[in-house]
This record gives sequence, structure tokens and C-alpha cells, in this order.
Amino acid sequence: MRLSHGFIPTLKETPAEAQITSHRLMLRAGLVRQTSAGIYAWLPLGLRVLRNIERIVREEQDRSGAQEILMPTIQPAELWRESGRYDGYGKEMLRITDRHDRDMLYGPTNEEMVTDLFRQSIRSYRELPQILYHIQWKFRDEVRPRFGVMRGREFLMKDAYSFDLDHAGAVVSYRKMMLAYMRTFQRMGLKAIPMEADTGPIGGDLSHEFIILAPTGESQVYYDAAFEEIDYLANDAGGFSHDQPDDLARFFQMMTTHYAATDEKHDVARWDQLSADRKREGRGIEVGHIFYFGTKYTKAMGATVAGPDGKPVHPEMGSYGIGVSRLVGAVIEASHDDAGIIWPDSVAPFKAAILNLKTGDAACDALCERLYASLGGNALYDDRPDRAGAKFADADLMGHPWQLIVGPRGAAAGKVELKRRATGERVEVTPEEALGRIG
RNA sequence: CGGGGUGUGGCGCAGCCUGGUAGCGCGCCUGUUUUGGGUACAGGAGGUCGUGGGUUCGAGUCCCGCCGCCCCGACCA
Repeated sequence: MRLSHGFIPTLKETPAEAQITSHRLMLRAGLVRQTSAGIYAWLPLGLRVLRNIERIVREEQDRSGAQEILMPTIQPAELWRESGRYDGYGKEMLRITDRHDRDMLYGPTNEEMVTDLFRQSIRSYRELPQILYHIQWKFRDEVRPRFGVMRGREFLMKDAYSFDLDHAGAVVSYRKMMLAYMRTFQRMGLKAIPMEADTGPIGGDLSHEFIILAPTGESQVYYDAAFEEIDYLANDAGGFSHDQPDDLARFFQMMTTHYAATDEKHDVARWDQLSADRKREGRGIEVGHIFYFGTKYTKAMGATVAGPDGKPVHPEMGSYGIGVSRLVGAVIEASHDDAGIIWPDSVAPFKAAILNLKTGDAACDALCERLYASLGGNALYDDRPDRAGAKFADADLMGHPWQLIVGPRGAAAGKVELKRRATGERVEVTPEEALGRIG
């Protein structure tokens, strides 16, 4: 993309409504624009990040054996009356009436709908387990939206639902998702900690929240310093298989033996057993939440399969959510500096920015065009006829992992300057070498 | 939903107390200039002052209602 004609409206000054870093940077770097309280339009740069995060989530769900579907945003009230949640959900649910006066709603979550799909089609325990997921926009009419996309009313969420014959099977599904989640967050450059959590209105008795640490987080969290030492990347390389219950048990064990809880579930007695030098507390951002809730919905909605003895059984369910749009903000909270965003390579909207420090200079233009042709869609070419300073500032703000800086001096000598945004390190190399390093 | 704040060109703000026909910085357009970290100069475009009503000869400014947005709290991916 050429910046001169890109729809990337960067701002020099911070809009007054943005209070926290990620929100400010998302507005300043031209990722999103607010359309009403807690509702955002995604602009090209922001959408590319959102899609990258979505892609990673999808790949890890697929790897775990979950199957992607796509359920609608609008749901009939009838299903929610069956589960008993239509009245219970309160004003947070956006209720709609269609032209025939039927009660509809904009889905805040999909337990009812997926259970309905399940009961229509799955007849036998032989077809279990099933894990279904989709990545879809949700609407929760929050009393007080805030923090930009971190607590919007409309948000993109990956939600998965597991169906197992019995409790033991449900536990395996739960652990599968925990593994998938840790891999997912790790690939985005985030260090997430699974913490014991409340089950909330979804219900159930086993639940973990995935928290990344950030001073601006909404939850107060307490955890054992052991989590700072666990390197699940290394363990991952050692190999945990989604298909081996023993692996999953080992992984689950590793992630849950040490103390970690949000304030709702904080157990002071257990906490005090930790020595002072191992106690860690701080703020965290919830980026995922998994629940086991058994037969709550399958019973309420009459979903059964034939068991081995031919008698009907209510399958055991779990649900598993990742806040996809929230993650865009969360990644920024975890990775930025005074100049702007520092995108991890895996989610960056562009791998590299090409900075033409002197547009109109034949050597600069030619070299930039060459680099741009090689990098194609992976590069954002700053071909604006602006001053060098403005280009440096915008490139840092937008946070591309690499900057290819082309000035008259270098261009004449056939060299470009390659800057790594995360470290600030710059080297002067040939264009070929630069392209090689960017990969 | 309780408490607090705010609404004036695209962004950031002043003007309101003490009513007299809208201003500053940035950005944008044109020209000159500058050319490796948001250059300088000159000219220019752009505003129903959130909205409805009221007071007044006259309202951005005073009064009343409504709406939007932000912050703190309670609640949540």
C-alpha cells in the first residue's frame, strides 16, 4: 500500500476522549474510529491487525480439532426462553423486534444457538466429542463502555463450545482448549496466565480466565512468581498433543498447580502459604475465558444423544471465549513505547515500512520502487512528499516491525538503512540484504 | 444505574463569569523555502458554536429541557 493514497489518517495530537495508551495509539495511528459509545469502525491498518489475530486464533482452534462454523448475529428470543436466560440476562442484551413483532436479539454469546444446532443433528454418543467454534461479532450493551476496543459494546469474539458424553470427556476438551489458548497468545507475543475465575452468568464450576499483565488492566490479579519462569514455548517444542489425554493432563497440571487468581476468586488462606518473595500482584487484562458447565444447557433445552446402552444422555458442555478485537488493544498495551506501537511480527499490519526520505529524487524513487515491488503487499510505502521527520514519526507511531529508510546519500551508494522498531537498532546494508533480513 | 465533567472548522483548545455578530496552535490547499527526527515565510479554504425552547434590540456567552461523549464507582469477552 502506498501511504500517499492509503486511508490511514494518523493524528499528531491525541483525541480528548482517549484515556488509555492503546486507545490513544489506535486512534492516532489510524486503526479505528469511534462511531458511537463502544462501537468502532475498523480502518485498513486496524483491520489488517484484526485479521492477523483472527488468523492465529483460527489456526490454533483448527489445530486443536475444533470445527469452524458461523452462527448469525441475530437470534430468536425463543431459544433464550428455553434456557431461561431471556429474562435473566437483563439490559445488557440488545433486544429487537422484527416487522412481525417477533422478539429477536443481537447475540451476546451463543450457548443456546449452538445447543440448538447440536440437538438437531447429533444423535449418538459415537459422534462425540464435538467442539464447534465461530468468530463472530457480539453485542453487549455495557452500561459503561471504555478503554476503546478493550471494552466496547460491539466486539469480535471467538467462541467455542464442546460436547462430550461424560465429565471425563469434558475435562479433556477443557484441557485441549487451554493448550490451544496458551499457544494462541504465545504466538501473538503475549504472556498469558490462566487464573481461577468466577463462572458468571454462563454458569458452571470450572473456569479459568487468561490474563495478560498490564498496569491498565481492569482486574486485580494475584499469582505465584513461578509463572514468570514457566516457558511454555520450550515445553511446546517438547510437544503437547491435543490428541493425547496424558499430554493434556501434564500440560494442565503445569498451568494450574501454581497459585493464580483474579480478585473474585482470591483465596487469602492459600495466598498466605506463599512466601513473600513469590507473591506477585498487579493488574491484568482478560483476553480469554474458558468454562465447564456440564449439562446446564443440554438439560434445559432437551439435547440428548443415545448412550452406549441406547438410553438418552445429556452431553456435558464447555464454552471457550477469546476477545479477538480486545486483543488488538491488549497487544498494544503490552507492546509500545513513547513513540508509538511496537507490533509483534505475527500480528503487524505490514512487515515493513519503506521510507522515501526524498521523493522526487531519481535514485531514492527508483530504489524505493524496487523494494516495494519485492515486498509487495507486505510493505507500506511512505511515498508522501513530506519531510523526513514526519515519516520517521509516523512509521514509529504505526509500529511496523521493520523500517527501510532510503535517503539520497544511501541511495547514491546503493545502500538502505534497516531499522528494527522494537530495539531501535539500525544497520546500513544493501537492498538485497535488507530484504533477506525482513524475510 | 449513582457521582463528576464536557460539547466552539479535521485534531487540540481559548472566548462564556461581565451578552454586541467567532479566535489561536496543529492539520489541509497554493506558492516560495527547507531536505535524515513533525522546517520557515506568504497567501487561502473550512465553523447551523451538540440540539430544542426561552429571556433580550441583540445569545457561543444568561435560563430551562433533551441528546451525545468522557472519567470514577457498581457490572462484564
